[in-house]
Amino acid sequence: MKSSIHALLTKALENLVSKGVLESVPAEETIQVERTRDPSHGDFASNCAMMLCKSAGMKPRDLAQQIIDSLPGSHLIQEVSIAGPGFINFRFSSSAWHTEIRRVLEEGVSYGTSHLGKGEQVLVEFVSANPTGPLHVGHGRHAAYGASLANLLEAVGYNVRREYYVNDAGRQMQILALSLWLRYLELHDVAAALPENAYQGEYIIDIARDLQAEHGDSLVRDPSVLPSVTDAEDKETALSDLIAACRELLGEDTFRIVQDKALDAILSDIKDDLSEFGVVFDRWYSERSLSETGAIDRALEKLQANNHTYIKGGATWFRASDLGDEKDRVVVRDNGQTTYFASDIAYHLEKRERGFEILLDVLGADHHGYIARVRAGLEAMGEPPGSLEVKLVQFVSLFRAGKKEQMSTRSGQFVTLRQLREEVGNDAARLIYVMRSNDQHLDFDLELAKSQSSDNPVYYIQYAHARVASVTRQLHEKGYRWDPESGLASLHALENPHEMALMKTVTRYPEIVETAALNRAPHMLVHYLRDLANDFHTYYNAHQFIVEDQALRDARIGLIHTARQVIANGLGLLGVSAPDSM
RNA sequence: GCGCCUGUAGCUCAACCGGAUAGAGCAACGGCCUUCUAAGCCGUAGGUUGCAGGUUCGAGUCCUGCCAGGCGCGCCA
Repeated sequence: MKSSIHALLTKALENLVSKGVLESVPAEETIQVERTRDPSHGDFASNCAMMLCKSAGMKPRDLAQQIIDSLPGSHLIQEVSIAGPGFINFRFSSSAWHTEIRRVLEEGVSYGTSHLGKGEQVLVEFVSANPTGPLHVGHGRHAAYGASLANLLEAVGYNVRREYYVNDAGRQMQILALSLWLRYLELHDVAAALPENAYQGEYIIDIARDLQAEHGDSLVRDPSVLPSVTDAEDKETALSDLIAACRELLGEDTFRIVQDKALDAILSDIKDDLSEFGVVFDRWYSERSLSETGAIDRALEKLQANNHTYIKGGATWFRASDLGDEKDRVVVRDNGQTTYFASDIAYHLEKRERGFEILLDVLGADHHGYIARVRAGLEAMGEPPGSLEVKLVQFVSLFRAGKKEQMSTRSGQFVTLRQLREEVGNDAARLIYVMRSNDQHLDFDLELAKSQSSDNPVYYIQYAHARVASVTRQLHEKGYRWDPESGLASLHALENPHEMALMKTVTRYPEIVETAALNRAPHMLVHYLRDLANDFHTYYNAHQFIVEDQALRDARIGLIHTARQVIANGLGLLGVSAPDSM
């Protein structure tokens, strides 16, 4: 609908150029068309006369008049007028709305999709939580946001892949392995203190039981030779010493067995969790594989070849400060080991090598410092820095009965995503997670999410969908049958304000999907669906749909079917179900 | 100290690339069930968009400086 106005305006401006009134047709972005906020201003408005008046050397209202005079005729438009400082207001004819309503019914589940993205390849990387424990409620927001965003991008014609970067290398994994082994010793009544900075979570005991079932007591060693962490001043160093001693005691192969056991158990738990949450990934990308495939070496070679590295203190540094980062970064430590950062830029290089044009990372707000350095890394390796786009997701605060819950993975005191899902349900969780802008802190209220009332937007929207389904059932019980063609032919009968409002809101859907996708803002879709549900509920209360008059009845049922369709499509993009009864 | 994010109604938040009279929900108050699900609808009330300047036809939105809150600044991952 909006695009047809856009096309008409472009035509008008071209006409003015050929008449010599304007010098050239302006860039597409400067021709703005918006839905009006106030119905008295018509349906759509453009500010282009005000934008162009200066270069044309005319008063805005005069230019607006010229533009209007140059508009090609269209059956869509009922009225065009100039308002305020120079807005051009368009009012659609009712047949324009009816045509769009027909489209909704014809296109069904694909209504709202478009080819805006032109098949451009996008890699959305999200969640990517360390596989050191179950996902907690914060990860849930990342999952819901990333999945909805990926769906939106796909809907507007991007070629989207979803990826989870698995941090299966490095120190955290070793701490995890150590924690598991110590828990395993506990099961065999071998006394060994679990350091406070190791992983304390109960879930590790469960994994230890599995380990015990698979290996019996064959992994038991005498821990008395191990150094103590508790008495140490520097607990992190002491923990590293303990890990080193443990590896020596067990041997590398056995230590690896323990580590892989922990990784496999936790990763498969994460996969199940996300899949139950309706969040699926095309690929689980192993950090470890980066060194195995030589991706890290390739990245380092590119940095060196482009003269972006230097040696200092035995380590290899990346000259990131030359490319917008605040300081230089180590890529190879003095002990020869590559850093996490080296893996990271290697991973992003590898994404580019696979042909992705947009690398869209969904990260926690605490990772903002890392954007500049990865971007610098891409640039140094000869990739466009703008190909990396990062969306930061702010923290989630969980409230239970007005009390804020504290979360910490290492201490093991946190509410897991699974617990949350079991308590409030997947639908409520998915929707509440994305109803706020990603760069806004989210207060997740468990009582609200569970409440079956209007303060809960999940039920409000789903209820609208269920009501339409219920009307359809009632229709059949009363012996009627809905004839879509008759309904479409009778749309002119729908002229009361509630019907016009609903029609206009329903047909706004494609525009919403587009702006939500381009702004990476699923919350816009949530707000829209709430508005749509509101228009439907209002209509429902004001008018009877199942009436004697067949033409009117078919038209009304047709209209509410479009509302149902759009709600189902929208909720589908958000990973929320659209039930037929509640 | 430097950097990123946030500040809008009593509370939680919207406001599409700078547009016309800043909008919803909750909470408060008052109405609507003999009629397709009241998990709903309608109405009333609620604002100097943190503060001070600036840019322009027009600023919650952009720029500068303050104030307040969150987060980040490792040869950790």
